[in-house]
Amino acid sequence: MTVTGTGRGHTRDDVARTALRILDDYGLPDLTMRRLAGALEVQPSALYWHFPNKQSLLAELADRIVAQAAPGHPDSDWTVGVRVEAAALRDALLAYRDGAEVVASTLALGLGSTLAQDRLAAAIAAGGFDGATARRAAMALLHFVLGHVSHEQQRMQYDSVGVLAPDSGGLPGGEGDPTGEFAFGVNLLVGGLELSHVRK
Amino acid sequence: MTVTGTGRGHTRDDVARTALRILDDYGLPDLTMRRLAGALEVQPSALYWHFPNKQSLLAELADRIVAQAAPGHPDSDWTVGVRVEAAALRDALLAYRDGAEVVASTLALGLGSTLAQDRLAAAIAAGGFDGATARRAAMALLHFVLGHVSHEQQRMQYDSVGVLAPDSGGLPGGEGDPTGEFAFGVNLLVGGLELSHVRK
DNA sequence: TATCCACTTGAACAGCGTTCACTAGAACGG
DNA sequence: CCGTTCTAGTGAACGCTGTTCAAGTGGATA
Repeated sequence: MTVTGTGRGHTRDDVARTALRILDDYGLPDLTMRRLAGALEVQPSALYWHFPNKQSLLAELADRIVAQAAPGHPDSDWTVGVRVEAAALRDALLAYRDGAEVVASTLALGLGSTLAQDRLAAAIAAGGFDGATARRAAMALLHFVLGHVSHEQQRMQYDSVGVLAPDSGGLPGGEGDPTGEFAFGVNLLVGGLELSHVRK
Repeated sequence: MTVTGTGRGHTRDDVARTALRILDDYGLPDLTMRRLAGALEVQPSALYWHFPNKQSLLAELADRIVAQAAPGHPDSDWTVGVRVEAAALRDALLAYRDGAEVVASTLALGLGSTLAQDRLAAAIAAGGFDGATARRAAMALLHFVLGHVSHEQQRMQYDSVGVLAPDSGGLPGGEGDPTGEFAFGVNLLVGGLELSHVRK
């Protein structure tokens, strides 16, 4: 009922794509199995043929989000390579509403691919660091990126509705240049790496 | 249990303390309003006299957890001050099961006090940085700390049950020294700060 | 024609946060 | 001593969540 027209049955890919659309349109809290099922014109239970549970679905979404990251890599210096990779990751997270939170929660649960970590680690390793150091630094950088962008996205949707004070520079904090603050944090970590290079 | 006898009626403090105990004993997913009410031998609706909703309760818990952080501060150098402050924060988060996640989610929602950020910023400002820089660096550090400890705690409870491979050093990654990895990340950020000091 | 498989139905289960009208008991002021 | 006020709680409900399960459909395959 209700329709029906074309080729019966959805694929796992359909489900993921629709979920991503709902995520972007309504945000993570509104991405429920029932809502997703409704968008696909299907009973909620049908989703469990494609994914064993909601966490797996979210892990798939996280993977798709980070896979979108596309840095242009005319890398002269390894430090710019790291900065570019970090910026590309940030852009990928920003491309979907609540993207950072989806990826962060998936990472926290140990699900999903390690693509983000691997890319960052590779960019760092290009500076001549040993594997363990590169991995640790990549992890630190990833934690910063996810925390920063989560915060950033939270403020975005808060501003879009809360609209308490549109004044810029009102707070005694200098909040208000996300890109600049992000670059600052990345530079801190890259600087620390450079320093550890010299010292050893 | 635990008693009934005395003066009828719980205080907001009672509720928070009991919630903290449940958090530590059973973890964040099992900290439900119904369970908390049960532990207090009270109907769930009674909790809404003390807190307007669950998020406020969690914010209160987050505040109590970070307030516990007690760094010894024989600060010779500002860099050790920052390291000590960060380590104290980590210890405070580790003191309760899922402590980092509680604090992180509260921070992400913009609730709770800014004590953690303020303490880190103060420790950094002792190095002679301007307020805006100190605040940005503190935020970056805080994001790292929360991400790292969340991950750390996730692994703790995974190891306590999952027990797949107790081999140490099996992975080609050098995972397995949380304190060392934490210090590494903090040092990276402190190093970056030192560098920015010199450059300017 | 019969079988298999991809995919879905419909109904239910158990649990969640939250709301609401009502109430018991202590404290306080006149 | 009485009446009001404040604190803390009751008990039932609402609407929502993720998830399970036996059963069913229709197209491709053998």
